[in-house]
Amino acid sequence: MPELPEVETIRQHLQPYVCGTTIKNIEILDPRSIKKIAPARFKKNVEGQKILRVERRAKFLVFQLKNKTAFVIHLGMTGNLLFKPDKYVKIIFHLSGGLPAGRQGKKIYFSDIRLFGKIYCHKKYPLFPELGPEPFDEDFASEDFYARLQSRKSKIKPLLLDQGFIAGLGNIYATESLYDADIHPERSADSLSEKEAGKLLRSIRKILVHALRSGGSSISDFVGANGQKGSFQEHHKVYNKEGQPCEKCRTRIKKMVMAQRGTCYCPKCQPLDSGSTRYARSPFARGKK
DNA sequence: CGGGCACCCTGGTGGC
DNA sequence: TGCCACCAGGGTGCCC
Repeated sequence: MPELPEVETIRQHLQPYVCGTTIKNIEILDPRSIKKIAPARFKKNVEGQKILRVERRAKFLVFQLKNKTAFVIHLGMTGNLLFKPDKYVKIIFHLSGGLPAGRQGKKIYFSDIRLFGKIYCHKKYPLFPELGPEPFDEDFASEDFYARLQSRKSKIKPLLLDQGFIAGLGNIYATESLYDADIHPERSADSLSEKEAGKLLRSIRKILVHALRSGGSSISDFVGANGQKGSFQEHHKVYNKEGQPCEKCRTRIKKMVMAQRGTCYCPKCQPLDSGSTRYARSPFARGKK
């Protein structure tokens, strides 16, 4: 469910609440949420440890512990971390200490309907060698983005979902970014011009910033850890808008399936075949009307 | 490398 | 009201 803005929203809610606390006890209501490590060993590695800080990398939340263990949570499609329980709680973290001083009995609830979420811990660094650059990394320049697009022949939409190519985008924000940049989801990555690559990166950043300011998108039941819903879903322009008029040109939004994911786009604003030499490197640029 | 698919799960919905 | 097929924002692994 959650993509970068939602995970970051949760991180910001958690950070002041859990920093400096100690994980007293972990109550495992459903062991299927603990991955890569036996639940008993997980408990042993993490219980009694102080939480130094909460970080985010791509869609992963990382709790850095005093004993150098990284306690990692990926929320999958329906995972959430809450201050108050709901009916899908799988794991309860009992915390003690921290600020304000003397406040005891803090709890964090890991809730997850579909059990696609993952919780584990390890001490191997770097933590995520397989992940691509963060969209907001200052070193991630538009020229790098263009160069990396040039080396890939896959369709742009699935490539944006590939966490090894760029980290943190999911179906909603990849879809919205391509619409904002007027790029058809099926364009091959290496068909994008340098100008289009720059526009796409700017769109990605713009959409993510906007979503962050709105506290994320609340589709179905996403809420921040504090229980507040995000509001960015009100700003979606194409995601889940099949049949509705495009805000820019009033053409009906179309929906297709790519890489097993629904993809909405405006057929006029996001042309695949321009009928010109504009997309000279695209196999669709010639021959087809 | 790229594309397609099955699979891990459960719950909400929309059609009949 | 009830049933059921279908859909869902993620990720991995396998096959060709």
